[in-house]
Amino acid sequence: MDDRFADVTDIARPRLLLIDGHSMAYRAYFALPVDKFATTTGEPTNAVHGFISMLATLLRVEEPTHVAVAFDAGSTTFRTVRFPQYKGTRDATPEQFKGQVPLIKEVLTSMRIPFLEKDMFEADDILATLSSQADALGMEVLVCSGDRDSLQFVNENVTVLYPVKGVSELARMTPDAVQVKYGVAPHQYPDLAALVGETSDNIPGVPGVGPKTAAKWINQFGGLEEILTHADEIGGKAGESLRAHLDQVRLNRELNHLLTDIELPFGPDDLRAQPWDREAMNAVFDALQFRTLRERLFAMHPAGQDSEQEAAQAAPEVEVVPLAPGVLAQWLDARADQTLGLDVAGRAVPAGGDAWAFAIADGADGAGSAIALDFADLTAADDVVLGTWLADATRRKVAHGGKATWHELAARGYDLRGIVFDTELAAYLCFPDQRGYDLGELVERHLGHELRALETDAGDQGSFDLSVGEGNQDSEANRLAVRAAALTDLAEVLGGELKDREAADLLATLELPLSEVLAQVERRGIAMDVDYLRDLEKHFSEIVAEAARSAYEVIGREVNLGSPKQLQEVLFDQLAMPKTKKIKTGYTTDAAALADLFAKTEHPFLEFLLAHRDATRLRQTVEGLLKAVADDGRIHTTFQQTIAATGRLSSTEPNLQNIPIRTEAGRRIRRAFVVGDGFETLLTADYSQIEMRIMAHLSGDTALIEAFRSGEDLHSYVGSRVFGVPTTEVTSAQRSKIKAMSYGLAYGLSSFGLSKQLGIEVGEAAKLMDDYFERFGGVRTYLTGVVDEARATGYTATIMGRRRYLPDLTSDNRQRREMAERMALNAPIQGSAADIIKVAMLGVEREIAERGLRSRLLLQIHDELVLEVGAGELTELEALVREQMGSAADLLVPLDVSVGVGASWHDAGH
DNA sequence: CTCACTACGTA
DNA sequence: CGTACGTAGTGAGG
Repeated sequence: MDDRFADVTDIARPRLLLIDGHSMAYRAYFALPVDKFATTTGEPTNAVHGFISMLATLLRVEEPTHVAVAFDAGSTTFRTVRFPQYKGTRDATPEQFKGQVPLIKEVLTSMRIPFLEKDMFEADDILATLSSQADALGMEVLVCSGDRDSLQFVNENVTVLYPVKGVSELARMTPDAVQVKYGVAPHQYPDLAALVGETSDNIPGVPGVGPKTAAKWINQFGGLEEILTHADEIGGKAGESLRAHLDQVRLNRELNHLLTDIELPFGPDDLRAQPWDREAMNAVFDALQFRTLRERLFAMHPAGQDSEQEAAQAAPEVEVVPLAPGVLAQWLDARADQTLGLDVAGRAVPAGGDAWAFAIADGADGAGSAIALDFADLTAADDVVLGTWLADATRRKVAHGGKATWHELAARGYDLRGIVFDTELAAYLCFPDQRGYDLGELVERHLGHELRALETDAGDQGSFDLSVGEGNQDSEANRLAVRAAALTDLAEVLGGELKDREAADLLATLELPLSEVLAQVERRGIAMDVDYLRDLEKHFSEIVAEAARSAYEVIGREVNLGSPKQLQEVLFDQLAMPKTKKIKTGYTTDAAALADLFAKTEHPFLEFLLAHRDATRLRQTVEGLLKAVADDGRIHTTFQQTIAATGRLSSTEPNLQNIPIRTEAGRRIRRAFVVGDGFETLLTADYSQIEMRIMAHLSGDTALIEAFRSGEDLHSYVGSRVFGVPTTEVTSAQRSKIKAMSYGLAYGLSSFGLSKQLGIEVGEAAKLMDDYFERFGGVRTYLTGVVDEARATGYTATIMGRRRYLPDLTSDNRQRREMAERMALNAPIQGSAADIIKVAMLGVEREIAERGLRSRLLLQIHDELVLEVGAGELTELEALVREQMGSAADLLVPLDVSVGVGASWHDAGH
C-alpha cells in the first residue's frame, strides 16, 4: 500500500483531495504581486507560485492519499449555450495569467498528479462527479475551490476548502460551517444561490431578495421547489419580486446545478498519489526559478521515500567484511578480475587535502560485499596491500569524481590508477545541462533506490541490508560502503545511457584520461612571485584610496562607491545626471553607462569613480591570488570538468581563467605568475581564432575556408570581401565591425544586438549582415541548419559527438525558444573548441611522458595552454606542443598555434 | 547566515 | 534582443 501521503495511524481511510485548478490559480494570480514573481526572462509566475505553494501546504497538512486537479476546458460550456450571458461580466483573462496555466500543468505532470478537463463542462462538474463517486466508495473528500457552487456537495464525508484570503487561508466548509454561514444545509445552497444570484457568474437574482430572505424562505418551505409552488402565498415586496422572476430563478437553479454523472477518464481509484518524477520536477522548477518552493516540497518527501515501492526488488544488499589480518588482500585477490567501486571520504583539494576513510565494494548483483575502513585503523601490512591495489592500473575501479578521489588519496601518499569508469563524468556527458551530479541523486534517479546510511534503518525494505562487523561500526565507513556498492550498478546503467547517446568513447578516450591529467595539473600548480604580488596590492590600494578621496571631494561627501544604490543617489539625484538604462533596482551604473555619462557631462566624479572601480577590482583579484598561494608558493586551481554545458572546463578557487589581460594595469597581474624553481621558463601556446576556424569547418563555406588558407589577416580578408575593397584598404574601423560580427554570429547575434554593440543603426547592421552572408552564404546555411537539426533531434553535437540537449527549441515561450536557438548556434562551436583543446592536452601530456621530459602542463584557458619548461627542453617542447595542438583535430582549415616564451605569464604571452 | 542582484574579469 | 563561466560586494531577508 502506498503510504506516501498518509498518516500511518489513519491509513485505512483513503482521502481524496480535489482542486479546482482555474479558480485557485486565478485567486493566486490576484493574491501575489506579478512583478515580484517572474523569471529572469520576465515570464510571470505568480499564479504558479501561489498555486503550487497552496498545493504543497495541502499535501503536507491534509495528507491526502489521492489527488487530482480539474481545469475548465474552455469558455464554451453547456451552460453558456443554455444561457449566453452566463459568466458574461467577467473581465477578459489577463495576458499575464494565461501562460501560467500550462506551467501549472507542467508542475502537476512532474508530480504525477493527474489533471482533468472536459469539453463543454466546467471544472466544478468534474469535481462534483469525482466527489460523489469517491463518497460512494467511502472515501473522505476535500474539495479546494473558489467557486461557491461547490458548497452544494458538502456532506459529512465531503469538505470544501474555500479561500478566504488569497490562497493561503482556506475555510473548512463542513455541513455545519455552511449552515452557520448561509443559514441553509449544503444541499440547499444552490436553492439559495438561485434566489440571490451570483454577480461573478452574471446570474441575476431576485431583486430585493438577499441571502437572509432566501434562507428564511428555504427554511420555511423546505426548498426551492416548494417556494416556487407556494410563491403566491408569499407576501410583501419580496414575494412580488419573486413572482416576477420565477423563470429566472428556475433557470438559475438549472445552471448552478453541478453534474455528478459526467464521463471521466479516471475514477477516484485511479487518483492515488504517485511517486514524484523528481528529475522532471527539478527541470520545471529550474525553469520557473522556484528555489524555496522546491526545497519545501522535497523536504516533505525526502529523496528516496517516493521510490520505495519500485526499489523493493532492486535494492542491493551488501555486507561489510570485518577486517582481520590478511583479509584485505584475500578479499581483493578474490576479485582480481572484477571492476570494483571505490569511494573515499576526505578533503578533495589539490594542495593540503586529506583522506580519512575509504570503501571498496563489488556490485555482485545486489548481494555484494564491501571493505570499509578508516585510514587510521589500517595496519601497516594492509596499507601496503591497499596502496598496491590503488596504484595498479590493471585493477579496474569505478569512482564518482575520480579526480577528487585522486587528490584525497594523493594527500596520503597513494597513487590511484585504473579508473575505468567515472559515474560523475558519465552523468555529465549524458546530461550536461544539469546543475550537479550528486551520487545519491543519481542512484535514486537511475537505480530507483535511495542511498541511505544503514544504521538508521537497517533491514528496512528498500534499504541496504548491511551486516556490520565487529569493531567496524563507524558510520562514515558504512556510509562509504553504501556509496561504493552503488557505483558498479550505477556505472552499468549510465554506461547504457552513454551508449544510447553515442558518448561512450567520449568518456573512455577523452574525459576520463583528461581527469587524470587535470589531477596532476592541479597538484602541480603554478608558481607565484608573492613579494611582487604584495607590492602590486599596495599599489592598487593607493590608487583606490586616491580615487575615493578625489571622488568624495567632488561631491562633498563620503558614499560607498561600491554600492550601486548609493551611486544612483549621487548620480541621478544629487548630480541630476541623465538617466541610464533601466534595471530591476533602478538605473544601471555599469562601466559602459558611466563612460556614456562622462561623454555627456564630463563630470570629474565619473572619472574618479571609474578609476576607483578599476583599481578596486584589480586589488581584489590580487588579494584573491595572495590568499590562494599554498605553502609551496604555488597556486593550485581546481578545474571543474562537469560544469560547463558546452564541454568547456571551468576554473575555481581561484579562477585562473579570468586573470586580466586587456589593460596594462591588468596585465601587470600576469607578471606574478612565474616559472618555478628548477625550470627554465614558461611557455604559452594558443589557438588563433579557433572558433572561427570551427565555423569554417562546420559550415564548409568555401570563401571562409579560403580566408584561412590564404594566410592573410582573417578580419581584413573578410572585410575586403564584404566591403568590396582590397584587403590592404580595409580600415581599422571596418575591420573591427567585421570582427564583432563574425564572432557575434557564433553567439546568435541579431542585427539589433550588432547595432547596439557597434553603435550604428539597426538598418546598417542588417545591411552589414546581409553583405556578409552574400559573400559567405555557407555560413548562413550552416547556422540555420544547425538550429533546424537540433530542433528535430533534440540536441546539438560537436565534432567529437558531445551533445547538448535543448528541449526549449520547441517551447511555446518565445524568450525561452530564442534563448535555446542561440545556445544551439553556439554549443557546437564552443564545444568543438573545447573538445579540440582537450585532445591536445592529452597529446601534450602523453608526448612529454613518452619522451621523458620534465616539462609540464600547468594551465588551460579555453584556447591556451601554459607550460613550465624543463631545463634544455624549450626547442623540443615548443615543437611538440605545436604538433599536438595543431593535429588535435582534422579540420578543413589549418589549426594555427602561436607560442610565446618568458619568465612570467605576462612575458610569455603575445 | 543565505539569497538575489549588480558588476566585471576571461575565452 | 550574443555564448560559456566565477567571484565579490551590497542590501534585503531570515
